[in-house]
Amino acid sequence: MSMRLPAPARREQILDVSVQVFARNGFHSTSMNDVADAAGVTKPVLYQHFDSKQDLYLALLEEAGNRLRTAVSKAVVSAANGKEQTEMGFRAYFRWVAEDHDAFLLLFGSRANRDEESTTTIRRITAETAKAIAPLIAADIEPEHQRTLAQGLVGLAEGVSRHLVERGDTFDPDVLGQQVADMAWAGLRAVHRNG
Amino acid sequence: MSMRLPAPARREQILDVSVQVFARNGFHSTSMNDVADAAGVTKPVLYQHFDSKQDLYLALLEEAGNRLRTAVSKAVVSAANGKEQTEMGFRAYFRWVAEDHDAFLLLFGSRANRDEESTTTIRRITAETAKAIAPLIAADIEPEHQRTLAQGLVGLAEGVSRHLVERGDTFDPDVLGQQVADMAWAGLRAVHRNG
DNA sequence: AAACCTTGTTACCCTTTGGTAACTCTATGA
DNA sequence: TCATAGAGTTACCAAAGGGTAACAAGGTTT
Repeated sequence: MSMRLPAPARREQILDVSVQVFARNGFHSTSMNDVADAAGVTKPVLYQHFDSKQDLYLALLEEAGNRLRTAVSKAVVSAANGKEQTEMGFRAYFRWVAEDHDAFLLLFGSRANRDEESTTTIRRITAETAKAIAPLIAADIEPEHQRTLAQGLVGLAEGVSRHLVERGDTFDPDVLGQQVADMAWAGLRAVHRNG
Repeated sequence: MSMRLPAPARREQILDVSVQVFARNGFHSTSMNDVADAAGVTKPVLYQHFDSKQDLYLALLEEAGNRLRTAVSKAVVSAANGKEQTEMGFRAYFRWVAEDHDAFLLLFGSRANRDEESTTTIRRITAETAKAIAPLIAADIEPEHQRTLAQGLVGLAEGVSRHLVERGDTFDPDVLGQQVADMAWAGLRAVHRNG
């Protein structure tokens, strides 16, 4: 029934399958047997490729995080001025959410696991994303305030995405990105004037 | 060692203690024995007051949600115009976060549990909060877009709070509320003009 | 074709933990 | 003082699930 696969291919397949399973059911409600079943294989095979359930999960987070980070970074770098950076950044974020659906749920969905290690990993990813959008924020306000705003922008994108994805709404990432960017950009300029 | 308490007082004490324990360690990493220990009592006592671990947890969510909802609702209703509503709303939100710390973590912290039922409960609370701030958003834009914005505002407040709380930062809710409200209000007006 | 390495399975162990049955303790009121 | 009701404890069960040892099956090289 189950095809025999060379080790690297099997490893990839396990990663592909388990991101779906974990995203759908959450960490604690997904047993290693569930993952094995979904991969069409038995439990010990998983342990030939990953040391533990935790290890597998962290590998998934890491991969997902890389994809998000590079998407946003590239978008922001490729733009000329602040306004355009904001637009491109948000669009890239929502595009990633739309196409890398399961990965988003894994990182930020409400069923995401958050033990000590996962939290650390996810926080690192978020921080790196925030760093990528930091240049959007005018440099002439208090640094502390600036950090809060960067976190707010990330939270904004994350919050909007989570609500949409979990309601099963479909959305056009470019349109949504434009709308949110308009709002965020106006907000940033207002802060700049007042702050 | 452990004082004997009448049933209603014991129930209250269990609620008070368990919100802390669950907020700190998360649902799955907290056993009923942990809760019992924290309350200075043994496990079966918990089951005299709550049918199951889930039941206890949902009771906590419900109480926390009520406090959040009423805080924001009251604030928004008491304000005159849109700008003031925005300010009061965000300030109320951040005040609640600051003073009802554990409850915030329970509902929105990264260690929050999210099985089927908890998710439903939390989503209901968020939806009701969003409903309270809906009047902030101009009525002359597309309803779908309007809903997205409301969700975005809630996500914004939630995202900022989560980052601050989990980093252990202290913050003045009134100052923070004012800053975020400035940004949000400018954003809302921009959307109004463009959308 | 036979030794050999790799992939995969069966069957199991063992810890954790939600939940409960049966018992004990303490205060109160007659 | 003694019976009673409610608060609390001890000791246990049963299921779930992470993880592993030992074995079976496929392909590959000489």
